[in-house]
Amino acid sequence: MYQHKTMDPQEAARLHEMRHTFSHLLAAAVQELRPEVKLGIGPAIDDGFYYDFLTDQPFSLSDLKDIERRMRKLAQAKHDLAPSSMGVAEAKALLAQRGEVLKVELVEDLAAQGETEVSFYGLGGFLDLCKGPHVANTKDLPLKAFKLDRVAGAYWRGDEKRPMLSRIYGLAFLTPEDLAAYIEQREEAERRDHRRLGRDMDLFVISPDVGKGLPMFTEKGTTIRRALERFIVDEEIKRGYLHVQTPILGRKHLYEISGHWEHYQDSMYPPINVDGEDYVLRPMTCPHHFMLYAARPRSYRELPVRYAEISPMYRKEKSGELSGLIRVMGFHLADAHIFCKPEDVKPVFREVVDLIGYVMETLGLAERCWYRLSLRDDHKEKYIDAPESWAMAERDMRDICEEMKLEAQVEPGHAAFYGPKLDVQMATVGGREETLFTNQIDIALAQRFHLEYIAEDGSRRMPWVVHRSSIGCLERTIAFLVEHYAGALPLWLMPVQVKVLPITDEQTAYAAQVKDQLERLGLRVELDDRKETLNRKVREAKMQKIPYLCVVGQREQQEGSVSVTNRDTDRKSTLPVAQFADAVLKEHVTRSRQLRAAGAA
RNA sequence: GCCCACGUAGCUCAGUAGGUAGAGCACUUCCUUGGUAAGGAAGAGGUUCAUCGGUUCGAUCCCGAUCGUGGGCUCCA
Repeated sequence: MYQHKTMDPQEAARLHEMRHTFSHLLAAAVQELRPEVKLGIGPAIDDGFYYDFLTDQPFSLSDLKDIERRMRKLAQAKHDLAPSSMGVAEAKALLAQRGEVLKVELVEDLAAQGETEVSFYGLGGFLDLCKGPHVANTKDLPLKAFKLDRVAGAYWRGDEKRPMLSRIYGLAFLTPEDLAAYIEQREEAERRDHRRLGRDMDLFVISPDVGKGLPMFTEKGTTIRRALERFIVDEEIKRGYLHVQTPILGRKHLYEISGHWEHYQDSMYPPINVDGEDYVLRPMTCPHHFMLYAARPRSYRELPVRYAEISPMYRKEKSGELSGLIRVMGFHLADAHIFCKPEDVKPVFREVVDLIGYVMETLGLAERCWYRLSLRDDHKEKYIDAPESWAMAERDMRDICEEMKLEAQVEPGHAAFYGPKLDVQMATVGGREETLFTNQIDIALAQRFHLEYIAEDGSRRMPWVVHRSSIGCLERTIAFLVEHYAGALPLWLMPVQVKVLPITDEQTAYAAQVKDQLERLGLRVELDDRKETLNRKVREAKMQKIPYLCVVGQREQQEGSVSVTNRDTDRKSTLPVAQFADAVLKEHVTRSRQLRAAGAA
């Protein structure tokens, strides 16, 4: 979403202070207007600030105007942001006397961390527990560069078991121009949103009658999907993967063995009972692949075994979490499980990282993605209890990141219950971070399924398992591609690659022949022989982001040529049909991201 | 699931201080045979304003519930 101009650290710090002060100003205004409201927390964020309030009557959008007016009035009174500090006991007493129950809790936590003194900032009659820093005086706030933005509910301390607070978000920048630019950028992002483009480009449909979170692909969307599937399946086979097919239902028992039933049940559909046996829609493919592996004895000679599948799977989501193609309940993951000797796990994982690197490069997403190393956190109960294996797997992953020079963000608390993950992250146009691909070292499941192989010395040993997705889940990957390219996908992914536009119906037959010639090569071509003006046909084709437009009139027909317009450069050139066909075909099969077949830059 | 907002023709949106709905684009028909981003004219299109209840002489507009969508929170591929 909003990309900061490169800002020198001083300026960035000043902006941060301002935003933080704005959040105090917001809280002060709110408490003047509604004294019964209690304070949560109010930090600066990427595009401004927010403040959380405890109240029986959550704020609504219509409240923002009054609050904003009060903020401006308060700021114009030129209050100093006066710091002070006091002992923990005194602070608690003061806050308790003001009824600030949430702030009391914060002080107690600080005390538990060993703090003996806490700091406050005043703003007129308003006083807030806060470590600062702030601008010196409210007159230093750029009142024309801020705006209250929206309201939302947010659980106290991010815990859904605790009360829901009412959060007010505000935007704040150094200058009014920055604010306007940000708002403009947000509108531009809306135009790139895959949900909007998906409809405009006729890629997918979500029908309430089919069910929310259950997208359907049109023929055009399916074409994109098929291109991705063919690409990844071919690539995986080249790299030694064995493509298999397993069912989307499985006995509940299977997931009890794997531990998913215990650890992951909230995300699974309730069992379907058939003749007294419980079946579940699979949320993951691992147990199925494990059973394939376990179906016969395995020798160390055949390891690593790499089972891959484009797996349909179903995960139950809370309704508020669904979003277009990015968060759905039914999706298709390019999944694989690699069974290897424990001592081979590093080379195997390196090979996985190499594959996803290649995929990102091919899709043109490499610049937009970053790695996240997802480890355990202190809430150990979420994870399989095997401290030594965890330590080993986490160390292996760190080593690999280092060796392969991946600058991964380390994030405790995001690991799978059975092992650490190396995720590839990307941001939607709306600025929300999502996982595109995920790869895991599994320290637990092989044991639960009693997987083994026979080693050189004849002993039975347990393999390690690497879970990985090469091109992620197709729904989400398509959404990111559409947003990244604003609909103008690389040629090999475009549902319609070439459009032939006859100028008059004299050329319809010739145009059909051109179309045929291109289609015989496996290209996706449409003929627009409607009785419309050329201008109109060109306009519509441009809006559909068709990579190449072939205009054919009398001249082209006579010389057996096409007059081609390049989507990306908007340049035109006239060339023999065969020559154009060869050039496009080459770009298609090489999955080129540049259109060079005609009118190259 | 929770908080806030929204739900009017295929799309983008008007509208009525409550008296049984309108525009542009798309669509259909006719005219135009046009050389690179909207040729012209006419017409049709809403079981009447997501659904179901309630208030009212009367509701698209007020209230409630449900469903769906969007933005947050939590969760997550």
